[in-house]
Amino acid sequence: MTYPVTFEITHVCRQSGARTGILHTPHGDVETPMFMPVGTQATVKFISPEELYEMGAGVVLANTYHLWLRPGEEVLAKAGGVQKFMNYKGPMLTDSGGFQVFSLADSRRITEEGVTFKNNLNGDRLFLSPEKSIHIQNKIGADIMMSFDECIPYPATREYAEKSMLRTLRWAERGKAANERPDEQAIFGIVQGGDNEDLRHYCAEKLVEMDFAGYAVGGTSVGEDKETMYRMVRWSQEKLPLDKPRYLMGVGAVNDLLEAVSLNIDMCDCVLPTRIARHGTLMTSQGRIAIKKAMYKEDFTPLDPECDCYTCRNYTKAYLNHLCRTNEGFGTRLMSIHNIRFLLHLMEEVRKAIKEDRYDDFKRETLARMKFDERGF
RNA sequence: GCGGCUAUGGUGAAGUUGGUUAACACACUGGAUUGUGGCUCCAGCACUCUAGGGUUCGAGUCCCUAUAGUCGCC
Repeated sequence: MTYPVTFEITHVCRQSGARTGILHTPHGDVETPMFMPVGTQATVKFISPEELYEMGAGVVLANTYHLWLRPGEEVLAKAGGVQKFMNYKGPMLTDSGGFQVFSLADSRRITEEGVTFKNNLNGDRLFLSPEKSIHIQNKIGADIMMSFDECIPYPATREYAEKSMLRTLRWAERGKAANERPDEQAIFGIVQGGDNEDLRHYCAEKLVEMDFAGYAVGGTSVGEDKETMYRMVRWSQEKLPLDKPRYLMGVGAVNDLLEAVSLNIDMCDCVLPTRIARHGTLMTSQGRIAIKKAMYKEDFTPLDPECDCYTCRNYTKAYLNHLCRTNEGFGTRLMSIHNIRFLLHLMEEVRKAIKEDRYDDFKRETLARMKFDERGF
């Protein structure tokens, strides 16, 4: 069937097989591969939605769990949806809340019906099911909704990974049937299965039978090593149709992004750039900069001479060093802007390289040039 | 000039009746950070208690002197 969010492949790199595309959404078209900034509480911390849009952010994430607790889905519905609420002009995507159930709620109980857990703010008993997650996401109103899944830890036994994946599949079906606004909001299914080739294949095949607007790779970035993650991504996408967008959840390190593109991933999101920025770590074309270090105290050069962001165009490392040491909010803001723009720019370069059929070269040269450590930042 | 009080790391300071490894905080120096915990987390950081001397098995803790601050009186 047709969905409100569709995907169009614009070029396949003759050197690498990586692809560029356009994601068509009710809130505009965006080019892929892309990096999506995370704005959990309907804000990418310290950056205005207008600035994000001007920076070329494309899709921005919000989070079902957090918005459900505050301000509540009804407030967002009354506001006319999250985009109107926060004044973001571009497309948005909501994570289903599944991840938060497992990352920050305590004493959870998973049953076939859904998950019972404690509100991390006040201890209230809460219940989230696939239907309820989609219902809330319908109220939030983002262009793309995510299926309610279980993100299992790594490592996990094969038995648990299988049991959980089969349940996630049933939840995907239930969530899909619960969509109250199928003409305005699309759902992406999430491939799980842990570190098991057959389970990843099976999960992907079953999701494809259900026919989603796009597919995500879940259960990664949960503490596994790089090789394991890349393997899980490869297995997950091997059974997916080429003409649907593929979203790798929770990835934002430079080497991971570049590898994901090689594996035909079209979309990635991550809190990494904004989180490390708040703690004074910056990603630059020259590598990583921990701006608090004494060596930057009198460094009156820009953070990244090759960067076109607001921060790099106007301020020096010495100033950022000072703002960071004095714990000034403006510094946090300037550093957040830089790291987000850095990744958006990186993906612009990625798309350019793919279109020029030199992505493998680009990837190799970029990794060598940026000198990040094995973590990729 | 006389009298009182105080002298512990970069800073503010804990240090019981003298008893092994000098509390804590901030700062500083490292490190962490991947479907969001903004102002976070972890680690390191005074071989030494203003300087000399003395008492004692043992002194940051007691005594003397010096020095420096500080308050009060001339």
